[in-house]
Amino acid sequence: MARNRPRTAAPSQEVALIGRLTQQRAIVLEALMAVEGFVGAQALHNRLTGDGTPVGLTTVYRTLTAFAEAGRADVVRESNGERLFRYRPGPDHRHYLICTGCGLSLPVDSEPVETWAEKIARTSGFANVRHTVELAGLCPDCNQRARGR
Amino acid sequence: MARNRPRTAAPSQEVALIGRLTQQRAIVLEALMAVEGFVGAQALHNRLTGDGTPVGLTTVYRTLTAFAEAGRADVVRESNGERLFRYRPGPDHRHYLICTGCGLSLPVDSEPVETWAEKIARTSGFANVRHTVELAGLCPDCNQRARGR
DNA sequence: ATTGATATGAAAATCATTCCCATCTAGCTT
DNA sequence: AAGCTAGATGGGAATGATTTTCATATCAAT
Repeated sequence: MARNRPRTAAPSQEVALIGRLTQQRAIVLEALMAVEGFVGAQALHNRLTGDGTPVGLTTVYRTLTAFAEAGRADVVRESNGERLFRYRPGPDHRHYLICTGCGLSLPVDSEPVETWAEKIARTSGFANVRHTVELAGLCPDCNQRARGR
Repeated sequence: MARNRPRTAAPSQEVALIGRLTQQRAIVLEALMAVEGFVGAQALHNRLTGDGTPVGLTTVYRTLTAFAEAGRADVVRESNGERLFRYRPGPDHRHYLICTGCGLSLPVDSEPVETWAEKIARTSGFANVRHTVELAGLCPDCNQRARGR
């Protein structure tokens, strides 16, 4: 058991990018890929524990962090300081519009921002300029729900 | 003692924006205004304590948070999750290029981003869209210093 | 001066995240 | 197939920023 072909992609291949292929990493990865929007490490850990697939919280953190560093996950920061992760199939740099209600994320065309950031980087004299762009709001559904009370 | 006229502006007037005018708030505010770039609450607290103007850490946090909420301070998030504050004289929405070495902040022309963000907000169907844009890098000075080792 | 709403601050509580370290295991090597 | 070891795991303790608690102090209106 445990050789069913995954529906979306092969976690094993992805895991290989960050080191040794272990069961835990595959589990965390699969869970991350199954999530629609952004998730926190703790939430993911809870989900796994609830699903009867216990993985250490530490491992979840390590795996997610490693994946983000490998450029296979996007990271954003909640207003409370929590880090949220999202699996990124492609290697391209992207920005999202995130729903603060449900975590749903919508990739947005960030080309204008990229060029703008590059220009700033070039003209400022600063070295190693990186940028963070986050758009957040209430998606139509959550907005509806919020208005209904 | 403690009735010297501040060099830059009148903290008292600013403080009035967030509630009662107290000595502590004036002190925190004055300290914040005296700082060039962004500062963390703890750093500001240390500075004050060192200066022989002890103010409770709690109060520093409360004051800075209140000020940020009142729109008189900008807030950014460090990679470690720490919040950094910066006094903002005007009420206008601004974005900065921040030096990760020394905290120096350079206001940048963010007009392109604003229009971009507005467009996204309009076309997405999301409500209450807000955006966070952070540019960070090493300022020429810090870069020099970093290279010299 | 009296007074009641606010503000203060030391210590304790939270909370996400990281560290420690004894124990396991993937993936060779023999 | 058994042995080996660098790399991985995970429970619990540690960290570090921020918040809460609550008894005390202070503003500012009366």
